[in-house]
Amino acid sequence: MTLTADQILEAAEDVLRRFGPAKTTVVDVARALGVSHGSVYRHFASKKALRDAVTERWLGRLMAPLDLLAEDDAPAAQRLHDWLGGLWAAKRRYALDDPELFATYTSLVAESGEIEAAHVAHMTGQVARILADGARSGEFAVADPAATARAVLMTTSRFHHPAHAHEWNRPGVEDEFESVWALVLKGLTNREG
Amino acid sequence: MTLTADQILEAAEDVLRRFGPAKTTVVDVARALGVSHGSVYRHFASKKALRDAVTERWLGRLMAPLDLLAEDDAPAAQRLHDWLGGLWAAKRRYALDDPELFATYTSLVAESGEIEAAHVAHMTGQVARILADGARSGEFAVADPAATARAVLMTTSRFHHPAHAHEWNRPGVEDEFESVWALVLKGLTNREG
DNA sequence: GGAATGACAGAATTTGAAATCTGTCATCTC
DNA sequence: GAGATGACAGATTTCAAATTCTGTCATTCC
Repeated sequence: MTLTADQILEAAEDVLRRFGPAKTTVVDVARALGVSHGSVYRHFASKKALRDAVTERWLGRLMAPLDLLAEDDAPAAQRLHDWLGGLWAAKRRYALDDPELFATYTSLVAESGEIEAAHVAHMTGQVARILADGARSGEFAVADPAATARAVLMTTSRFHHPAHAHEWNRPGVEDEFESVWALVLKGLTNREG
Repeated sequence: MTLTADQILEAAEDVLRRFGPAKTTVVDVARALGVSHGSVYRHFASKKALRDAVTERWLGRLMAPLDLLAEDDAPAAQRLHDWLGGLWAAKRRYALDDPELFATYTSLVAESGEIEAAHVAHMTGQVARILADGARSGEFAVADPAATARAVLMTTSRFHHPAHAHEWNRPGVEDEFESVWALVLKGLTNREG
């Protein structure tokens, strides 16, 4: 039976989950598969590439429910609220349930690679889509959905950027999210300026 | 000549600036003063207390120009824009010019102590003051200045929270700030909701 | 007597040698 | 011949011993 990239990703995720990003080695991953570590390098150019691929897959699972949410036909304001809240809830849940994989993601973001850039682009696209729908329906006064989407994600970065993860379990954060949401929503619906 | 807390703060700041928070020891600080390290402990209960005091003083210097800005009589929108932009500019400048002291501040924030809580309270108070002025003059539609001030600071945390410092020198950040500002301003001036 | 000292215990950090890891590649295997 | 292996060089990490540091306090010094 021949080794596949998927099998390596699976094993690497398991090892990362157990040992965390600081302690896992590609030798560990190879050992978990009963394979020489040289074989891993046939499928991934470097340890960093392997870590990035694991995180990319993990982000894909995290975003899947949001991808659906962005496309349903609820009012745009509600959809955006649920999407932003869902994004936060998902990251917060992963941070709690899978701390080592979340730490892997955090380390990747700290090095600001292309995986994170793609993730931001993905999020921006979804928000832009909701904003464009809202503009079309007259709910939002948004001239440039893509630019505004970037602004919306920056204003809410406290609720999705991993650097803020340690603030996600303080008492009152739910209210903080809602107060930020209220301000953002007012900004999106203001037709004066 | 008898040793004062201020002299110790001065020396500690110099040492921190040179060696950074990870490498400076209170023995180093005492040596810089030509004094035994026991003497430092007469004025500061612990190394952490000394680090916090240095950072508190440093934050005071950083905030001084903003304290003045918050109180002048320009239109509230312009004052808030300049205040938020000034806060960011000050932190960004310190991060560049005084990287080790900035790292000291960052480490303090990561441990979420009372100094940072006081700093946040200070910032919130100033923003709330501007918001209250703006509400009084009719520029802003803000019911609860204190609560809204907290929201405004959270929406702009990308531009003052030290965890984002490494993103402050990317090309295009100025535009990012202005787009966030535009969204926030629209939120503050919306009289519909 | 208030301020500074230096010796001290336990904790944390440094150091340098040994072990392990990353990434490559010539070789082997099916 | 594509895929896997294991040996290898140089880089990185680990480990235990030795040093240094933190925080305390009895003593010394104006």
